[in-house]
Amino acid sequence: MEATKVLIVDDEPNIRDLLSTSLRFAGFSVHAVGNGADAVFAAEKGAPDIILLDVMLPDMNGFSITKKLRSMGIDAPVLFLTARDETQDKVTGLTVGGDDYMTKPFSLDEVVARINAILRRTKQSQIEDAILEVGEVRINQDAHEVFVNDEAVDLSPTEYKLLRFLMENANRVLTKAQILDHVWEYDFNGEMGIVESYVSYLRKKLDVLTKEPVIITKRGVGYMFKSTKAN
Amino acid sequence: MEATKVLIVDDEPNIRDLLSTSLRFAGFSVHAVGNGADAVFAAEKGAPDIILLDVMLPDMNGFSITKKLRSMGIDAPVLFLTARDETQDKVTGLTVGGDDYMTKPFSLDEVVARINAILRRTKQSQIEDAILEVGEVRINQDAHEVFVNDEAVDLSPTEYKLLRFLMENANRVLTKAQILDHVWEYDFNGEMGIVESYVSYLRKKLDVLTKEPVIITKRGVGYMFKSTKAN
DNA sequence: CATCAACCTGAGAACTCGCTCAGAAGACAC
DNA sequence: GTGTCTTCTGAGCGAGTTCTCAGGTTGATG
Repeated sequence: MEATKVLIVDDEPNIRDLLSTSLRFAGFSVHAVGNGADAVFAAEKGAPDIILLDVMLPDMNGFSITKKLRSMGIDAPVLFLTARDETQDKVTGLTVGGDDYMTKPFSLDEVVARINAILRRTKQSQIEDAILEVGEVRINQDAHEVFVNDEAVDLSPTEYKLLRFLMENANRVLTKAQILDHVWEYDFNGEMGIVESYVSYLRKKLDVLTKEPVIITKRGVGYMFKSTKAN
Repeated sequence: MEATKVLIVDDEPNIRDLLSTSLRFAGFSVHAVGNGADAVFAAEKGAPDIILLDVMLPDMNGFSITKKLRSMGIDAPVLFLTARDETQDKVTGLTVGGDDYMTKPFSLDEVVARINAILRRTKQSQIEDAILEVGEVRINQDAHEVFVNDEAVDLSPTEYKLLRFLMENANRVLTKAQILDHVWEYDFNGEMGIVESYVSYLRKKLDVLTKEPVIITKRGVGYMFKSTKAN
């Protein structure tokens, strides 16, 4: 099977590298460029399956670029990236069809999730499934819904992201540093105690419904989401 | 099969030598440098499979170096090394994809284990297996779980590291000095009596479940993990 | 068989790590 | 604006862990 091709367009090298590494690790084939002109060229040549596009670029804005791409017959969906303070109307009207947008700073795991969500809606060939189920816990990634033994659980956004990351890596110990870097925004500058806090929140909500604890502490190592049954 | 190539970047010659020797013995092809500039050069030339990178170097910090490497298209995973007292935010945001980090002082066996864990997740070709099984005892290195005849055994971090080291060298006598050097942190300053203590702990937990003792004392020499059956 | 060194093990002191709570600050909706 | 939900921090507590030590046991040696 061919790897899904992602085109990254952002003028900040930091963000480009962060995204490239993270997406490559997630199994995508990545190409990154730094301005609008290169983006148009790369999109024509590379035939990407999805484009990550910074709304404000030095040479062109998001609207011009998408207009140009569409006129060239390139209809790959676009995930727009925008700074938090950029006004909403910069984005409004851009996301047609399967497009979506997210504000910087984002968490790396969230980008992967959003890309998969878009591809799920766009492509007929469903490589990634919206349902992630491990043991007694089930997540619907499209609806952001969580069920434990068919009983709905209400989670905050961060709680949800943490649970998803743990479940994606079920039965594998994750260090707090890894969790912090994947689940929290990339410019988060705090202590790892926050991971402990959120694990505590999750357990309080999940463990009352499960037969046995799902998040295991590996003292001195990290945390692990455990499924009793092979999955 | 080609040996996995490791690039070590640390300004302390002591640490460089320690790591070089240990990793070479573990079967890796090693190249070590002492500053950021050399690291970038070596990474480009040598095409390493994994990079061990001290976060604080005289000429560049970890963030600059990874940024530089990623922008050059080098996406080998990085295992960051950092002093325990360095503030957490030096590390935050560094471990993307399959990266991880560990604090100095570390134990040499732990470094090898972490490298293998990263390569296991990163490379699709699974050269190293997460399961280590000798005789009646089985270790899952991803989950840090230990089983004796399919019965779970709960071990402390040090107990776990000691058992893993013994099993990696099954049917080979290890001196207490060797064990101390590999399992304990490299700046450990205590007596060898501690090895005896931990062997005692292990035996207490393991031997009640095995048909015959698994850790044999070779009086005047050291210890040996014994597997009755060839493995 | 007596002696000595090597080894085993239990007890305990000091410490580290993770859990939880309470509260401040911020985001968001109405 | 006002109230609610959420995020994040810091402190205190308790359990688990590390390490040392001392007394008991084992085994080698002459």
